[in-house]
Amino acid sequence: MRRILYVAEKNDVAKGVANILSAGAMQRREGRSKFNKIYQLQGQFQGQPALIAVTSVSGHLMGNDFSPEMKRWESNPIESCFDAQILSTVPENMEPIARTLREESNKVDTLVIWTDCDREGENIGAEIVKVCKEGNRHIDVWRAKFSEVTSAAIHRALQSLGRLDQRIVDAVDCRSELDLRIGAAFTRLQTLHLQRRSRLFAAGDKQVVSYGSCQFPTLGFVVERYKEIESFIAEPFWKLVVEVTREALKVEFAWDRVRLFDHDMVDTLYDECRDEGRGIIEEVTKKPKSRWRPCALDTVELEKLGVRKLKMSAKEVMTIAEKLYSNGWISYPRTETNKFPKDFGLNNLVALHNGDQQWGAFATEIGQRGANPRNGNKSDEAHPPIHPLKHATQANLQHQEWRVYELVVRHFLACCSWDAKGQETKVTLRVGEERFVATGLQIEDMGYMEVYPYDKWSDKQLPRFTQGEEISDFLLRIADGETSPPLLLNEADLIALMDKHGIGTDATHAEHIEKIKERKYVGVQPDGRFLPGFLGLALVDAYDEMGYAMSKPLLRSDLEKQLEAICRGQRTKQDVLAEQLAKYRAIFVQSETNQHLLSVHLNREGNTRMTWLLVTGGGGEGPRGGGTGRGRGRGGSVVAQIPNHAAPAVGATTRGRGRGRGRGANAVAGGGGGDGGRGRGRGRSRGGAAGAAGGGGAYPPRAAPITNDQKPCSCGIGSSLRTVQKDGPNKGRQFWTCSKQMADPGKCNFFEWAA
DNA sequence: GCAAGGTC
Repeated sequence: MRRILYVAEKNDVAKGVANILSAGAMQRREGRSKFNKIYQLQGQFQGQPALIAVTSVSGHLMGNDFSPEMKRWESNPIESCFDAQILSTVPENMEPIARTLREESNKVDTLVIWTDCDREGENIGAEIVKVCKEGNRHIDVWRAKFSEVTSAAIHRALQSLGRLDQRIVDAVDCRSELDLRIGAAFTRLQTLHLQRRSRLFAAGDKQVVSYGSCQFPTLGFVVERYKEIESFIAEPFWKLVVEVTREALKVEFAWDRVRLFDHDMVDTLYDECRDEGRGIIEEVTKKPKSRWRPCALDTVELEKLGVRKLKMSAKEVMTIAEKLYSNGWISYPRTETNKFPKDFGLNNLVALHNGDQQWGAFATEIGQRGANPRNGNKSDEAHPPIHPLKHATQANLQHQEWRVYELVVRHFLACCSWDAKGQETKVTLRVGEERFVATGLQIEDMGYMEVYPYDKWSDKQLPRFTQGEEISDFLLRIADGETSPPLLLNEADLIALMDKHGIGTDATHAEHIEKIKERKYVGVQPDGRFLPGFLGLALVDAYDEMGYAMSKPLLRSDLEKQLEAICRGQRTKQDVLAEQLAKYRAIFVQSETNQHLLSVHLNREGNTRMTWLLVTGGGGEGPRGGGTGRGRGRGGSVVAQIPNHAAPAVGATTRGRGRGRGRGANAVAGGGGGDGGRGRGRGRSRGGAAGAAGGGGAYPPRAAPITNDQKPCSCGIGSSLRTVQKDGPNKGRQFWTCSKQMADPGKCNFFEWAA
């Protein structure tokens, strides 16, 4: 009888494939690796009876690294990272798996690769082939293509076996080699330079200042948002608000112009409305509104929900999800797929929950109506959306595990159910030429929200109004506010940005975020938002100043395009490798010449009190003060945060009072305090203490020990005093900026309002 | 002591 070896990317898939092909009658054998079993079965292969062994690897079987003599940083020119030999070897922890493969290959004449059908899977397949050929040089290799471990998909794959696609294998090799060479070169450059040249590194400090094609853009997003906030210029706005009280309900009508930035204009319109004295209900409309149930769950969405709704870190969510997966509670949590295949058997999966105390009744109702999933349009052709596999109760799981499991179940049931439905009432009031609108909502069917507490949709009562009704007892006032800067990024925002720009994969974004925290490029505020640290800012600024977009997502997404071209056969691996290496080598050589900018920026970013973020620090991670204080000290009454898109003003002021724009005092140090706080925060800290003090571990503010008559800019050239010329609320104000000409590409971003 | 990608 023919003997065949099947190898999957992970044990779970090997088991699934064997199970399907043997109708549950396979035998399990131990291999050399205790995590990767061998499943033995009798079946058919290409029309002949065959003895089939199904086993697996655990992801990549081989790793790339430089040869041992390159390990000594000091004794090799850093530039040699660009052309030194790279060895591809089976690391020690994978050796047991490799032994199994060699031994099993020796017993068979044919190998079928059952790795995931994505780029990495193809490459892992090639690694498996390499190792298997060590055991059997003549082994015949086939590739199975399947998108899920179901009977239909597995049998289809067997009917249409192909060969490994060398182009895809090449693309991954190319990516891997570039990441290593470029990562190592810049990491060594930065680390050695800063260890030698920055007083912010204590003697003997071994902190690594790494560069990576994913970690840098991730850092870049954090810094970019921080700078957006820093350079944000608030503009005051005004708007008219009408209040009507009916049936003991106070209704606020919002202006259809939303808001205006011209006070005089609002004054004029206010006068016109006041003189009109009465309004008329111009229109009352009712229309059905629905809130869509959530889409089938992919990894990015799970991470975002975990961060936003469960207040966990993405890393934590994924660790727990993996544990739930390996214990059989939920399906594979790393997937880019957000649509269920047609014949997925959703009703059975839903029915598992019919007996649950909390959501059993809802599951039963889905069963009666028939599961009707809301699908997205993404598929990785490898895994289905994340869904529960077994029913669990709170007693089966630990606290955090339960919360993630519950989220997965509720999301799944919600996805399979139906939309929430309601009626929206919209009342339009006209006063003179101005129109105001009030809306109300009656929920008629909570739909998926019955089982999904993570979404809120609440009734908003409106008293009855009839078309043509005259309203004379209304209150008219002017509300004011200020546009406000965006918030710092939280982890969910960051993951969304990474996903959008193709930085990392669903399996790795959480790791890249951990990395930039570990490297002390960024810190986390108590509210979970990311603030760049001095080191992170210095790195971004230094490369920006050199003119290299190292922290921008473009370099990485460009590489991604090249890799796709390799997969399509439009370019060769050698071609892309040579081109990319030449490009980065040129940047590297320039950076070596300009490396002083790294320490210049870093030393400017901090004074000696600020080293904690770089080294070991003052305990705990706290926010850095300065620049992001969001308290608003203003003349007149206080208006709470008004988002850019103009929510109704809270505690709005009445007309005619003076509007002080009292900016707060200078930045005040957070918990760390001390003389670190003596300068002005470079940002526009307004009103009171800047930043949320994080206790003893608060970030010190970025103190700029400078006086008004001599402010160095970020590039050290010195700044000059200029006046805003552009029409707008800030026309005529003076500010400090880099002395270079506007058109000079080397001009830095330094900006500060003059006192 | 460097990367990013798999997965346990």
